[in-house]
Amino acid sequence: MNNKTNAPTGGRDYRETLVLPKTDFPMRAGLPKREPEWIARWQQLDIYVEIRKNSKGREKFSYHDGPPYANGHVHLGTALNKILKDFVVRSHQMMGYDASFVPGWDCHGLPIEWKVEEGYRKKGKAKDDVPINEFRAECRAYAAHWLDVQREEFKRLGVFADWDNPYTTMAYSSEARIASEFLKFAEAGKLYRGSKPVMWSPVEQTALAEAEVEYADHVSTTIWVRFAVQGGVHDGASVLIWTTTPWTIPANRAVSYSKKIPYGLYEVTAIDDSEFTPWSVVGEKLIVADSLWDDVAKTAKISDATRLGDVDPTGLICAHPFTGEGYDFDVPLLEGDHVTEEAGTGFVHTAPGHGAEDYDVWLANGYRDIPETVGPDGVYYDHVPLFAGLDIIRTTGKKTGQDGKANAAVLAKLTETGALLARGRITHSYPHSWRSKAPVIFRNTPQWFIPMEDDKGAEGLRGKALAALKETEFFPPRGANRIGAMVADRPDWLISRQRAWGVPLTLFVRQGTGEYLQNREVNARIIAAIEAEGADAWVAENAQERFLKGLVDDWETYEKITDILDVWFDSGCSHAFTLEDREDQQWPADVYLEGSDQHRGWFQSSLLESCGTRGRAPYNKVVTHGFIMAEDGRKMSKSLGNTMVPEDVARQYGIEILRLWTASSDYQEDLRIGDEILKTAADSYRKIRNTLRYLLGALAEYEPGEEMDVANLPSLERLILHRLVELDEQVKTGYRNFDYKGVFGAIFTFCNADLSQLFFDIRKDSLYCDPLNEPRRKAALYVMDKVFHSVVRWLAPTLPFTTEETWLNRFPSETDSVHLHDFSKVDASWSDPELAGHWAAIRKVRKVVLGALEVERREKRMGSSLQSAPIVSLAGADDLASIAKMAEGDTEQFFADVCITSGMVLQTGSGNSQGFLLEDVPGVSVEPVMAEGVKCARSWKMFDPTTADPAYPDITPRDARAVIEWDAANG
RNA sequence: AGGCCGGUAGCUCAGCUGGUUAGAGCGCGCCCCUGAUAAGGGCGAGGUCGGAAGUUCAAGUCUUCUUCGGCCUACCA
Repeated sequence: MNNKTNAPTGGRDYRETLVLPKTDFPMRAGLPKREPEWIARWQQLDIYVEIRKNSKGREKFSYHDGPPYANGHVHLGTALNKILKDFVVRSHQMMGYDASFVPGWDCHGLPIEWKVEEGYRKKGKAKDDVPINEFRAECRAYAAHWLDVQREEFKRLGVFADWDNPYTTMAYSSEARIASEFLKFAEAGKLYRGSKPVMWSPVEQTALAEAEVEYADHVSTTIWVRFAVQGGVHDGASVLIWTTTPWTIPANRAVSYSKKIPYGLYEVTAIDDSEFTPWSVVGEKLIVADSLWDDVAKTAKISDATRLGDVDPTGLICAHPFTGEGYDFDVPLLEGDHVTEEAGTGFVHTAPGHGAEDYDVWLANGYRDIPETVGPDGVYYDHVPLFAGLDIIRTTGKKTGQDGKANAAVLAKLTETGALLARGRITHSYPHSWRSKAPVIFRNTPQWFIPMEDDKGAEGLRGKALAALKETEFFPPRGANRIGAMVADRPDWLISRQRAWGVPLTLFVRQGTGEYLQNREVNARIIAAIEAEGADAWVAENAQERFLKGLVDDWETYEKITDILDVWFDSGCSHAFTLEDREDQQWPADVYLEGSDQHRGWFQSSLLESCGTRGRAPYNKVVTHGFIMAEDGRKMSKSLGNTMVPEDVARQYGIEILRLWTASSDYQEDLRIGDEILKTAADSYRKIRNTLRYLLGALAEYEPGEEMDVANLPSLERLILHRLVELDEQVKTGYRNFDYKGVFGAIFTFCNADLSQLFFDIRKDSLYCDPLNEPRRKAALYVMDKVFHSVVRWLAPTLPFTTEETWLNRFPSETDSVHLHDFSKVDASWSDPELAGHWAAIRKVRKVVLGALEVERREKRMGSSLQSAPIVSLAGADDLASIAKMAEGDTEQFFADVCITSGMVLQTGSGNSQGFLLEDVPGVSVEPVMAEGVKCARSWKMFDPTTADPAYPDITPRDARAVIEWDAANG
């Protein structure tokens, strides 16, 4: 070891004469505690409003917030969503736009109804006993409560938005606008009434959602029924179906089959008559799936049969079992994916009014009319032949929920006509109403639809929507595919719901005809009333008289529709009542950003609504993010015990870590999160924080003066400025393309590779030891100041807390904020690719030098690199030329500084056999020679003592100048 | 079950239209520094690119199959 210095024993301690980093910016952030303080400060500054004021006159960047549902706490998924939106808005704001963020909430809908109803049930009250507008008022209060909760939780995420003036779908103005958007469809005639089977409880006479039913065992009567084939080669044979709901036979209109199932034609040759007389007869021909024949035969007591051949059911036409008695229509065979070989006969009895799949198959084959057979009370309508007035399920009395008269009557009739092959009973899981516990039925109910197509083909809504998607840019691009396929395939838009909490379909229908009133004056009245009183104005008792009387002569012949709009229609109108109706907004939006599930949701409903009313999408770009999963890559769920909530993260790590994690992850895929992952993010955070801290420490007493002539700066400083230009491009492109990990990665790499490892490390000597006004030192500080402004502001959209702390640490102020500034201007003329090329060569050679020194360390021959003065042999001329070109003054001295050694010998040639080589850096050989001379007591560099200032024999002449300067200043 | 998508080192990510020994940062191990110090610098160990088959002179990159996972297919939002 060579540690002797030139200092006499007891020599001066020069430490105080150094300019060491000076900052009170703590290394540890204490985020969980500090973050709420920053939020309080921003609130006090009213910073969102302040930013808006400062942005007057700028070009608007139109971001439109997708509304979360006002129910429950914010979870990590919602947090990710809002944080990404915050990135979008903040980055565009700082790129020079006026980027507002109007947060929204979706307030209507079933889940809120449930919760309110649940409250009733706890108090022993029934929903039906409460006047509807009273019930709606409670829903409104419930939504308002959760909106407040979520608003506070969102604020805690550091999101800047107009929290005091959000949009909500339940605001009167929104409800009025939703109704008026709906009426646009009505006025244009782009609305029709159809019907669709839904789960229906005859006891409560109401539609039920999946979540409102509970499954319980139920004993059903099962029947095997023959459908006689009409004409063709199989005339006289029967297609056999099986069903657990005999009462749906009167509604039968088709039989479904599958192309994947092999069917056979069987002739019964013997029957088993041991117990009672079966309904099967010898000689009859049955068409059944081959795989199920044995089961069928057993059930029907068929002891022997002959398979006559294959059957392709395509195109077969059957007769209804009750043909000749009011059921005189063809029953076609239809192909359907839902048909399986799991149970039954391989054929599915299809009643389009009583099953979702039945309905789909029926429509898919071009049929439009859905027979209506059962009324709201679960009783056959009067027009149903043979069975009018019979009930499916008993709705009153002790036997409520048990079979009514329908099943038995149908069974009897099937027996009478000879269509019944067999019957049985089955216990299976069946949906029941969670209120009455009675079984529910599928029943088609009148519904309102917006058609996807009209007579004019491409002019239809589907055509417009598909065309609009072509004009939309998707991030990631695959989103276009996904929503495109959905729009291309989707059925007509069903917009009516038999619910209470929502915006009503403000439609009057002429009794008995289904024809709806199209009257602009009436509509204007309705909209004005909702604007003033909310949608309750429609729901109230007197609506019909109030809106029609005086404008429509025969107003009493119209009835009010009591359905509400699908909540997707509500949020699909948000562009109208937010982007169009608010002063601070602009239609269309530049960006919509939501989870990928919204391809079917908000992206689509907004698209359809806007295309239907305005002919184009309400957005130019659509950004989607994936879903949050637990660390093991599985969905978070309470049952798996792998959940994590934003509050946990805020308390343990700080929201800033969650934001950094968001910025460094590929949010377009599904994201994993957990403690290990957040720890990684926390490590990255520390690295960034220390870089900022070092800048603050170095710049503590730096007063930005006049601009320097960049051409005269040392090449290292010019390299860093060049990198700033590169970064500027990367960062802005990244922010424009919503590529946050690209932005963060670039900045992070810059902090590590360019600043910490190179710039700061090399310039430490100059910053600490040079006389204050040494040009080299001033140049370094000048560039560090530029770096500070660039990096801090580039990071501001992602790390708003830490950048604010950094900013105010350097520029203390009661009113300023980094978030009131734009990205720092980077001078494009700093770009110097040629210089960067030379520096790439220098760094390559440097790497070999560092490698050589490492060997010495390992051998304990050396500690600090300043103890060495290596001999570097360069085989090629290019590397040496690069070093010489980048050097200011002495080339060897320059390269010694770069390698942080006390001396350096540069020579051409391949060096001697002792030289250290790196495989991937050919032509560079390094001899790690120890430096001569003595160790400077101040800068710790080895130097030739004969060159020392006699007054300061123990330090280098440069250090002597600095000490003289310091002594003069500090007496 | 169908539609769409994904699986590259312990972690987060690069790897463009197929082309030299698959990269970076963090973490980990070791070393140095002790004037960024619960910091800074350096070196190093980690990957059969989910698995299988195929196309090709050549595949992480193309095709097929398979496995695991996610979203969607609700009068849920």
